[in-house]
Amino acid sequence: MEGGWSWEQQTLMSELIEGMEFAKQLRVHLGSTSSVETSDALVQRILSSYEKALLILKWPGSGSTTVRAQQANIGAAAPNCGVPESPISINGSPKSSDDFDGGFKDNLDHQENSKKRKTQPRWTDKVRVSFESGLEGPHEDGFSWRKYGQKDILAAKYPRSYYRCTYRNTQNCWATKQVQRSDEDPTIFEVTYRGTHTCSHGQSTQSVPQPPSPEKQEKRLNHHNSNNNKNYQQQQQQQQQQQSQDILSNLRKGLSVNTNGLDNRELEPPFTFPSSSFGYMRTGDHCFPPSMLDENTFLGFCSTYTAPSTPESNYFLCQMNSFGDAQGFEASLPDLLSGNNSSANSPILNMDFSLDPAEIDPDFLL
DNA sequence: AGAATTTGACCACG
DNA sequence: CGTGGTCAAATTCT
Repeated sequence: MEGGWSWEQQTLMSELIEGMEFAKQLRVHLGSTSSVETSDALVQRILSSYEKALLILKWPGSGSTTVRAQQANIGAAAPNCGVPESPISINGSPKSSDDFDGGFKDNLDHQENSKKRKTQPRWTDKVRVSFESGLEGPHEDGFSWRKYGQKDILAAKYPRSYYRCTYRNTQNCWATKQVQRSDEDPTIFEVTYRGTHTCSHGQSTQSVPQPPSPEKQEKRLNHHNSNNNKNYQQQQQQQQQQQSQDILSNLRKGLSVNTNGLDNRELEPPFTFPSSSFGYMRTGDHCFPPSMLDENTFLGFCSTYTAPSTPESNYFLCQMNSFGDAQGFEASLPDLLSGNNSSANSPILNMDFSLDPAEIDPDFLL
């Protein structure tokens, strides 16, 4: 299947093919009576594919074995990863691009017990959380995380939470993530991932992890605020807690969420609706207001945790959820290849130019 | 009782 | 030296 292509080439081609495919779908949808959310989702997916492709072209260490190994791990060998596998910040968040370069070679450093992790490959996702739909806090990303710290950040209203993989010790998995609520929009959580999962507890083989439930988190925060911002945070959190609880109770009554498609191992009542409440924003400039997100569709994509080869809508949304997820990736690639091989093939592979992701205007793709 | 979280302290980096 | 990231003991949860 690979014909000796490098990982970059394969991924690049796949991304471009995907982008093309989604563009076609979008065209069809736009031509018909499509729903707004479908169109938006398609656009989002297209953008993502192209951005990834472009970033791959820009990949600084594409000649390095170390990097390649890491990439392989990221893009192909970790099909279960619910985290965005790419160490590239696809959303163009400044914080992720700056220390991206020196990242991989430091990957081992942190395993040698530095109290402050050196620069690591990291990338940020933004997760919109809607109180109207009930979920709060870090979304399900398919992995088990253990919180190991929380810190008030100077310029931020909200503290930053630090999570590491639950299986750090048992499986030597050094993936971590940071979750920070956006100042400007408290319904948005910026999730910064660092390192890739080496554990075998990806989303498809492992029960959906359970980040602290919204209520729990808020309660705890109220009890244990540290240092500055205390009053502000308490106000905010109490407010939010109130909102959440109202909504939650409504949801419990009326929203008996479709957990049949989900792994419903251990899902606690307040968390039986993980899919319906957040928009997943992968590019900094594109977001889906929750109102535009169809609840049922999200339920569908949530279920694709365990059903990668679902009908197209689900597949698509699965991709949205697990950015760069090799599940949907792999499922779709053969089809795409079989049908559209010729048009997406050659020119790209010979490209030899440099593109700075920062130069990519997200709008130019539109 | 074991697992997970909280939180103050420690430490590296800029 | 200030800030952010991590550690680890204490605490809370399941």
